[in-house]
Amino acid sequence: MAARSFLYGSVVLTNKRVHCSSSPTPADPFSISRSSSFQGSPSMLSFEDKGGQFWRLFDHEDNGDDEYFHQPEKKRRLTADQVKFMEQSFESDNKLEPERKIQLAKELGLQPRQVAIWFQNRRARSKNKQLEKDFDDLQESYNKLNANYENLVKEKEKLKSQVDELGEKMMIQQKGTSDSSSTKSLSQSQLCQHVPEEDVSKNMNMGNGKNGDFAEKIVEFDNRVHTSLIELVDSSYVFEQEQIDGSLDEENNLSKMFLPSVDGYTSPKIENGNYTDPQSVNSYYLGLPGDDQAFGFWSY
DNA sequence: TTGTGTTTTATTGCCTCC
DNA sequence: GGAGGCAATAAAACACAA
Repeated sequence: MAARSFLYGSVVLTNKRVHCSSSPTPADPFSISRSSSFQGSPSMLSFEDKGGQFWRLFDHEDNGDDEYFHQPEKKRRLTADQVKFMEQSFESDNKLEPERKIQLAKELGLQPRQVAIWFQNRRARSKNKQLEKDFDDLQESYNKLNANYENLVKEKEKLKSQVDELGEKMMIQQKGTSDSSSTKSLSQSQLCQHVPEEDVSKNMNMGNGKNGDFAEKIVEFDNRVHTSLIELVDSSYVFEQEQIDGSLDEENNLSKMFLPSVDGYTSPKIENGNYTDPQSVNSYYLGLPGDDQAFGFWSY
């Protein structure tokens, strides 16, 4: 079985295979050469190199000097210059080709394996930082979206109260007219199903001038609600799509198709800033079907 | 000075690729 | 099956407050 041994101080670590990043050859005095049968404790030899900062690993057999055998050697950090040099190299390419690794090792007075390890750790750090950045970006996007959603809910409540107010006014007005005429009462479904304007007028007119006036008011009111909703959605939601970067395109497209559900209501469908289903807009805003609380006053 | 948290260097085991 | 990459981890080096 091939063995891979690395050590610091007198610690011997023998692995199941050689994991040197460069092929150990006699031509490379810095490479690790180890026979598969080697089980002893090799030593690590420190030597002076540009200020005595660097050290090499040698086999005990190769070294043959017991003075270094079992001599504890502490782990040392790379110098600022070495780190700077490797940082520059990492910037140009974060992967390390064997030739480049050997070249770097020679220039820095390090083992090729040390260079390889540094690049490996550097890639891990880089990946972690990228993950942190991605997380922050996602969180920021979420916060923006959430704030926008909260604003929409508030706007919706505001509009809803306006509708209530207008509805009460209309009810009072209708009561005043129904006392003196035989006005047909309107069901909630008639008012809220967003019946096409001509149909509403047709249904309500019935040859009676007062009913016709009321029908016009209903249509006018309906249009106002519709317009308000469109303005609201256009200004506070579609606008935001332009501010979000392209990384969330898929999510944004989904959001364009379906607005966030407000209080459980189904959102209207939007495409290219237009509603693909006007009925859904009305139903969404009017809270139908089954939103008795919001428009209970319509039944009378 | 010392305890503690963080960063850096290195090892280990597993995986993929050729 | 060897070479090399990566995740997880160990451990030394370092920073810093008390």
